Amino acid sequence: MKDLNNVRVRFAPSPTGGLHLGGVRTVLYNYLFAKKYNGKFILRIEDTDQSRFVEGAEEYINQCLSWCGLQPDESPLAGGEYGPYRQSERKGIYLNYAQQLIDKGVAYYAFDTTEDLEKMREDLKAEGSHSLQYDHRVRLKMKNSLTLSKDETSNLLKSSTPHVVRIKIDPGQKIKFTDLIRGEIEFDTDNVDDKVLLKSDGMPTYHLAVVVDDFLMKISHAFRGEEWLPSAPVHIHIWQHLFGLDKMPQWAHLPLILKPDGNGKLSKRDGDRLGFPVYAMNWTDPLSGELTKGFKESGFVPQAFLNLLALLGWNDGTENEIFSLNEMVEKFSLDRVHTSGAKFNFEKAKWFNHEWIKKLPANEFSEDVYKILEESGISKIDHNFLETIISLVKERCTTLLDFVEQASYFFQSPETFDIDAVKGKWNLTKYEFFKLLSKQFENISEFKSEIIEEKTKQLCSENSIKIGEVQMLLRIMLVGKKTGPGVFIIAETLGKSETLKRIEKAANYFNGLQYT
RNA sequence: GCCGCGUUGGUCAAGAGGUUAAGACGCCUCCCUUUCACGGAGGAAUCACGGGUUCGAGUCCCGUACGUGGUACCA
Repeated sequence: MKDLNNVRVRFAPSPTGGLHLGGVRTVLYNYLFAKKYNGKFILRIEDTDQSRFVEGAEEYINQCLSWCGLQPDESPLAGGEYGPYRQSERKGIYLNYAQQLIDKGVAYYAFDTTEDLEKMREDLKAEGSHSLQYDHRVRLKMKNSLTLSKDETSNLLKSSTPHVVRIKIDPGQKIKFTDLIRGEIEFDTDNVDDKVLLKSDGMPTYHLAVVVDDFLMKISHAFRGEEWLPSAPVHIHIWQHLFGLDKMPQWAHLPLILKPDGNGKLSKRDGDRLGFPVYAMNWTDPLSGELTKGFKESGFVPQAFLNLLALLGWNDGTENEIFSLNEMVEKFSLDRVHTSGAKFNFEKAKWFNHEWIKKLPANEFSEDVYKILEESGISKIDHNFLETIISLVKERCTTLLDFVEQASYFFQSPETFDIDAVKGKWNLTKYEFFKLLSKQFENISEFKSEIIEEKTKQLCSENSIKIGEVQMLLRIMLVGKKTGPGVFIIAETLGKSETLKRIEKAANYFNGLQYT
């Protein structure tokens, strides 16, 4: 392992839309690694493809990281001594390094048009070739500085003929490296193609930019998804010729997060199709206006979101599955990150959220619940009262959205009653009983659950009525349905006058039904 | 097609040659509770296949199958 005293890692997203949960996991692993070794976590925006620019996407990424509590130490927003942190603002830098590679004979100009490339692939296909790549097999048949004379090349360049710069990878060599997660990995350069380094618009491709910026930003460890593994030999080759392999960060290719059912990488489409979020936060596409759901808006707490992501590909080797961010920083280690992809399981994700809602004190998320209740039409909520309610019902809530169902009866008298639960239990005797019970309640000076319960039980035994039936009826009166914490606690929380009001209202309603 | 990576219950997974192959989610049964949850006790369910190596293989090697990623002037 490299020097762990100067750990610098980066998350390098392309701002083209919503932030996928796999992206957040990459952020998380970066963050955990950086914090574990007192290093720096950097956010670098890889916006080299101008055709894919999406309004608001970068700002959205910032918001997601902020919600998750994974703040970068250096970023376009926070600044830092290795800026700018937006690749579009570093355009000039790459040109220079591309030139160096050309001068060393490791890269070359290519003037092929899109049509030329299409024709090349068609020809290769017709020949029955295994490979349709622009590589050592075909480059000498193409229009580039290897096939043209020096003069021809410089004339084309002088006349501003559209061109790209390609890396030149010769066959017959092995490119090896040690992946921190997978161990030794070897590629044969026979199968590696001459990737474009500099596009015709002067912007670098990922392949050049990632190497140059990782070097200039002194990145020590580079984490990225497994989908990058096949292009690793290109990057290593560039490293070798530009900066030297000893300066290269150590690579760690993270396993993919897969669809729960069929095959393939988890995509936002799968979320839409199967009814769960894939993005961290809601994302609205500025062009189509299409909204894609996020974990935040689906009622997840960030602690749970991070926790479930961390466990999708890592565990600490014990039976513990619940980790706070600090605990993860402490326990995280790359050699316990898995090599194989994991199918995403939303049921388990919800379990993590439920665990965290139970674990967290009410004030940690009461503001979010406040807003959710407000949106459901319950307004002017007292904050202290809300926290009491949250503590009372949170073990029944899998997501923050469930608080609407589980808590609203504390704020508004039930409009409907579970008739089936009352059926067969309500009659004239019960009606009389509840009249008596209300009188008893009236006389309680301190309206506490123990006292309410005691009085109720006492009255039950005096009238030879089963306490259970009364509890059920009282619950329906106060709540409207068969749910919630202990009924006497509900009464206490509601307060005496509200309790009495609800009893009276419900009793009258029950009387109106034919089975009185 | 070619190249890379992977493969322990339905899912997440522990396991680093000798285990009755942990645990979690989900599912089922029961207890608690005249509610819903929480909690508790049980249950069903797994080493892709074939060859080696070895006294012994889920663990090491090879092959096959399957999965997955890449194969763009996208990242």
